[in-house]
Amino acid sequence: MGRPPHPLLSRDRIVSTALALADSEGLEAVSTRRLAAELGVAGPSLYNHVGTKEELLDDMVDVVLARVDTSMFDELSATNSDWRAALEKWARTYREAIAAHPNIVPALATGLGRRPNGLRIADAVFGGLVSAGWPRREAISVGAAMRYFVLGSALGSFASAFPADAAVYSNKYPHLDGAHLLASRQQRVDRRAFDAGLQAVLDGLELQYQLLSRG
Amino acid sequence: MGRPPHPLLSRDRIVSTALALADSEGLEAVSTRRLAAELGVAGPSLYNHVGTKEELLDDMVDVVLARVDTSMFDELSATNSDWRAALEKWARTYREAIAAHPNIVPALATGLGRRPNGLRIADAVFGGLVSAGWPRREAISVGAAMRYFVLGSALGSFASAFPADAAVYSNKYPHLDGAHLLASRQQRVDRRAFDAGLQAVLDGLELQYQLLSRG
DNA sequence: GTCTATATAGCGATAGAC
DNA sequence: GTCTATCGCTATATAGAC
Repeated sequence: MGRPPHPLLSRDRIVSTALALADSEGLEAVSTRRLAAELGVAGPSLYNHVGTKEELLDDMVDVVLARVDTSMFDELSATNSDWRAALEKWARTYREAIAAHPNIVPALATGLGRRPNGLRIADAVFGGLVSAGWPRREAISVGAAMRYFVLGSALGSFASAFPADAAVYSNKYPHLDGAHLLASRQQRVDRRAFDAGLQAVLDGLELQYQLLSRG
Repeated sequence: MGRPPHPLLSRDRIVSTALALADSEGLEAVSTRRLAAELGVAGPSLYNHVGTKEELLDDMVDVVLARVDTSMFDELSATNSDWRAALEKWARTYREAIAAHPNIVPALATGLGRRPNGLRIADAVFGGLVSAGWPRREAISVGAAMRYFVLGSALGSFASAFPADAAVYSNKYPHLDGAHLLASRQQRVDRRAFDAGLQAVLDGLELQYQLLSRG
């Protein structure tokens, strides 16, 4: 066919189509050929816009992370130092951003810091905590610990922690029973665990902050 | 060649060789052909012992999780109710088990509950917490929250959160600088963040426990 | 510089012979 | 329970049309 009068593809269109495809049919449906078909184009054409498939996956993750709001950290200062409220709000938008695209969770496991929005988020959280009075050294740990928790909860929640068939467990695991593990209940359990865990982390951080202020 | 006098393969040998291969050359080196070569055997022979490659990956994860000690939960009771010490010890052995095989982290992202040791661990934690006095409903959340944190820290720590080239960040991220992000420092930062975050979570859980005891 | 066509090497997995 | 042969698939390199 040769060069079309106007480009058929762009990196943005490729990435957003890939994300839509992952959302509707799962991450394993995103092969170069399948994606190209979705875009009305032959497979290798994608490589004019994207270097490798890994790069494409990174971009997909970055699009998801772009929805993570960090504006609450910009407003922190010596006079408005409610870092706890900011962290809580941030954790929830982070979780929601992932929940909107549960199928990409496996791709989150790799290279969060490889794309701009991972760094944008780390920068904003760190800057906000420091503005609110956290020592720089501790602020790094706090940001990382929060990220650990949110990321881990996304993994545990959206990557189907337990199989639907509760019969598997009978007798083998004395403390667990089907009610705990049914997939239909799992979502409620995850929501509760996230809320309770988030409060625990924030409570614990508040305690550390108070100890630091006195030390 | 036909059937050999004694079986050349076993599921255990396949899985442990696969894990060793992942450890030394990365998870992507574990292809059926490469693994078979390592075992001195032709590719398809593996399928006499393992159903699919996904099953093999699950087994590899399970071998790693088998090293997670949960005996501290067995000793909890109404008279010995130091659940905090048990959770802390458990979190550390969990992290160490993963740290011993950092290359399998991406496989952790999927189906922790699909293999016996994931369930064994969940069962032990839940049982221990209940023995130590946690209400059953809250014990589930506590166990899940801890798992979130440990899993998330494994992801953040061992799946290379930031690239080694600090020059990338200059000017773009006002609060971050190279010192924060250099790969060589990252390990220390992760260790600190894990320790600090773990104490925060445990402090927060202690507070929740005290509130429950009075309510 | 953006597409198509063609080709390569490797993948997971199956069938059937011994 | 292993082999060989093979299938359909993958990511990707390269060449050439426009």
